[in-house]
Amino acid sequence: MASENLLIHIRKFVPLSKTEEELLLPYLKNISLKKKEHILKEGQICTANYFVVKGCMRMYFITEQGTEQIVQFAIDNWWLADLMSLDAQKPSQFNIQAIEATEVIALDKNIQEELFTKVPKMERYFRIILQKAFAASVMRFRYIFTQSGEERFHHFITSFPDFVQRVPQYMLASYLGFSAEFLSKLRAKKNI
Amino acid sequence: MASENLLIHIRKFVPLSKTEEELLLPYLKNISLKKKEHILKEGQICTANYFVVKGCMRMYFITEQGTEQIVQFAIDNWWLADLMSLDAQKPSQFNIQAIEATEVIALDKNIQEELFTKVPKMERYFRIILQKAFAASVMRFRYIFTQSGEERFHHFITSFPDFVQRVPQYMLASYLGFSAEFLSKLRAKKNI
DNA sequence: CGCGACGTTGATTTGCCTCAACGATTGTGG
DNA sequence: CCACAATCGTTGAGGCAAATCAACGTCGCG
Repeated sequence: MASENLLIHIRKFVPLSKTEEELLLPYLKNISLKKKEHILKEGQICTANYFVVKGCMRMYFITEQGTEQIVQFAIDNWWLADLMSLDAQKPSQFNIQAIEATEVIALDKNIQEELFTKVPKMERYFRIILQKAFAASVMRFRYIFTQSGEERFHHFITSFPDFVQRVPQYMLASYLGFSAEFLSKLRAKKNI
Repeated sequence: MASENLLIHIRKFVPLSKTEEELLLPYLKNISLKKKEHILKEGQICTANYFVVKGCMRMYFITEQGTEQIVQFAIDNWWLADLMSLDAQKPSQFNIQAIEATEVIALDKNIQEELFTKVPKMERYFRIILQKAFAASVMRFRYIFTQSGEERFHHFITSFPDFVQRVPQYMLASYLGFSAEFLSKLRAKKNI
């Protein structure tokens, strides 16, 4: 069952009683996405927070030059949403798309408040998750500002060796902030 | 009174009762920092979350080449901390320093848990703050990846015109991800 | 099979860095 | 209160990392 994966993840950060778990379950909605299917498109309002049970997703936007720019990936046990749009309920500036066939659990914004009052530990859970996500993004700034493209690539493949196999190279290049051609040349140089 | 500023800020996001406010106050510690004074240095463990009541701070680190790289600023009504170090209680990879004379309120980590159980609304407050901070950092990635140095500079000075006066140019350049010389040339070109 | 998606390779260009030298301003100790 | 040192900003020359553009190979899939 998909929601069991989420429960396992939550338990890593907050202890949930049996009754709290049962209170939580009705708030969750299972969604299956095909490869390349979108769950959010630019201009739409983001209505939910998405937990990836199994699969891989990306959040990206289209630049003025018409190219795709990826800002985030999410794989198993990661949350993903356009929090800006979700919070303000304004049109999103991003797209969220499944890279491979993906199962997600959606937690709708309009019932989230209710959940937090019924199960305050869920608010705590999200506080902790967000704190870690924000801390990670500070580290990402650190890498972007100080490492060359080559160093960033090397750092990424050693940190997430499994991940590299799952996404097309041009997406990885986009996420790391350089061109697909440049990544191809890096590979050639390093005989990877 | 310094803590009144914090209370005003909290009330923008969660309604606090009189008793809750009184419960909160003993957890806060006022600190005054002189210009250039550090409240966290690389290698130390970050023990608290800092709320800037009045003033301006920066979080930065020293690169391998020996230059400073700024990752975050904080002015009035912003929180600042190395959340990585704070969470894991491991030595920090960053420095936090007052750019001008600054008053901060510290919320110590080791009593934070206790506060959250006594006043759950504070956990909610931080969940909301972190969500906004994380959303903002996603937008910052967007700008970094798609805009040229010149565009980023222009975007920043129009978004935070007041802020530009308060920090030395070389710090602004560092935060925006380019060299101080480059910023100087931008200014010359634009007659600012 | 044929087309679209993905990756490669080379030639050329460019945005920004680095280094160095030089004003201008601020602040501090004698 | 002045002298001198930091600190901060400016300007120019030269260089490099990575982008852009274009053409071509290859694989998987409808």
